[in-house]
Amino acid sequence: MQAQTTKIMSDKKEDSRQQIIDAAAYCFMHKGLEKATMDDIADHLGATKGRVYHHFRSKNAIYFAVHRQAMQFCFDAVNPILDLVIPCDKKLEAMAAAHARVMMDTLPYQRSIRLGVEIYLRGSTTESERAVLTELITQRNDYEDLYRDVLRKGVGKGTLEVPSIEIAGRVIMGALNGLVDWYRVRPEQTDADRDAIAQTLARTVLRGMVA
Amino acid sequence: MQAQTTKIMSDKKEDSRQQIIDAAAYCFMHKGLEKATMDDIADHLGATKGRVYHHFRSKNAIYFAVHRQAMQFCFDAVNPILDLVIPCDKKLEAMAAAHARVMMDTLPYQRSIRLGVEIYLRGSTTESERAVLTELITQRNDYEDLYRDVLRKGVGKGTLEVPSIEIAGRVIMGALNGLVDWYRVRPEQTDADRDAIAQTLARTVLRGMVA
DNA sequence: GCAGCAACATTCCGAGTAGTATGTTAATAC
DNA sequence: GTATTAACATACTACTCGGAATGTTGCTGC
Repeated sequence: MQAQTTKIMSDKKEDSRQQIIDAAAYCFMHKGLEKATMDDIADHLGATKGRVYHHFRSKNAIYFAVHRQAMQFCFDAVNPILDLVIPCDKKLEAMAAAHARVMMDTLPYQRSIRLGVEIYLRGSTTESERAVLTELITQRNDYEDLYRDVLRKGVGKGTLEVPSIEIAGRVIMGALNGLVDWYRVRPEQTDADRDAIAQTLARTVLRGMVA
Repeated sequence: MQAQTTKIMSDKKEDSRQQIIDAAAYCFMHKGLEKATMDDIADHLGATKGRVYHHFRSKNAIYFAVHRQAMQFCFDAVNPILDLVIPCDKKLEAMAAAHARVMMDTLPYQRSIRLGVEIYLRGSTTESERAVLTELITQRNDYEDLYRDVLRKGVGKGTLEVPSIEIAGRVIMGALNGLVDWYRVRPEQTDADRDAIAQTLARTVLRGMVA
């Protein structure tokens, strides 16, 4: 029973941690990274700072957790598509649509991380914090490389055609990530509606890149 | 001589004001809206807070000035193109390239305003501040409408073709504005280099929208 | 040559906030 | 049943930073 009990406890702990991350992402999105206070996050949980600081060393640590999770959401969304055996142009469009969907579905997370990294890097963060940040940036680069790789392969195969892989990659990510700036969750919107937006968005961006 | 003297003084005053706005944009870009303090801005000018508060009522007022100027840069860049009598697809591409150029040339300003507006709106700003903010948002919408209008006209004329004007507009602005996230000023870069980037960017985005 | 103002610099204060130190309680281990 | 610890709550502190109040200086109009 030892292992079982430990596992349950660990689950409960992870669950509490996750709730905090969720609340933090919500507060970051609505009040901004700086203006959202630790008390705001705690209040949103119906708790106090004590709970938050029991699970996280600092406010920065929470931001890192939000950032890491945001990246994980992205990877989880596109990874299954990477394995599909389809032409590069179709694959890229599917990836783009999936990314757009993730932007909508995990909006608080994705909004929180925009423009946060570079600013945090400049700040007087500790050495260990810098390590986490560079790791997160590396993850972001790896993620964007997934798109550039398919792009490159498509150009090689002749199914795609762009003046510059580098710039085309920036265009894709810019157009898709821009979603967090204008998309607003509307209750009357169905799942299919969101899919339609994601599809149209992906198609519009990539139409100019098919050979 | 009265008028002459007054004009010179007014110029000097405006110049000092402009220096402050410039320093603020620089600090906002490098440290973030919140982390950049009034002392930071003053230090960057080799001055003290006294000078800053002599010209601006509050930190928010400075942000508004930066924002307003950023928008003005954009309008000034595309306005001359609007009058040209060329096909809509060509016009849209020229506008997009000009916008990209402005993003590069006024990077501190453009970076400062990203994600700033919505957050400031939520905050407990005064009634008069809210008025300025809504005005700035209106300006931003008007600016983006310039693109949507040409887009719509081009679709009507048959030179352009998109599934959705709304989403196509978002794609364009997202891809172009994304520049501030990845573009870094490099000294060895010539004016022509920057133009090439802007041109390639504009062409890549819009290639999928020409009929 | 002096009153007055513009353009700052200097000094100070209070509000807000990250982080800490110290309870408190309930579950678990033994 | 009792020692221990996890999981919080409560109370407090140290410090930052926006903004105001006040001081200083140089120019300018008369």
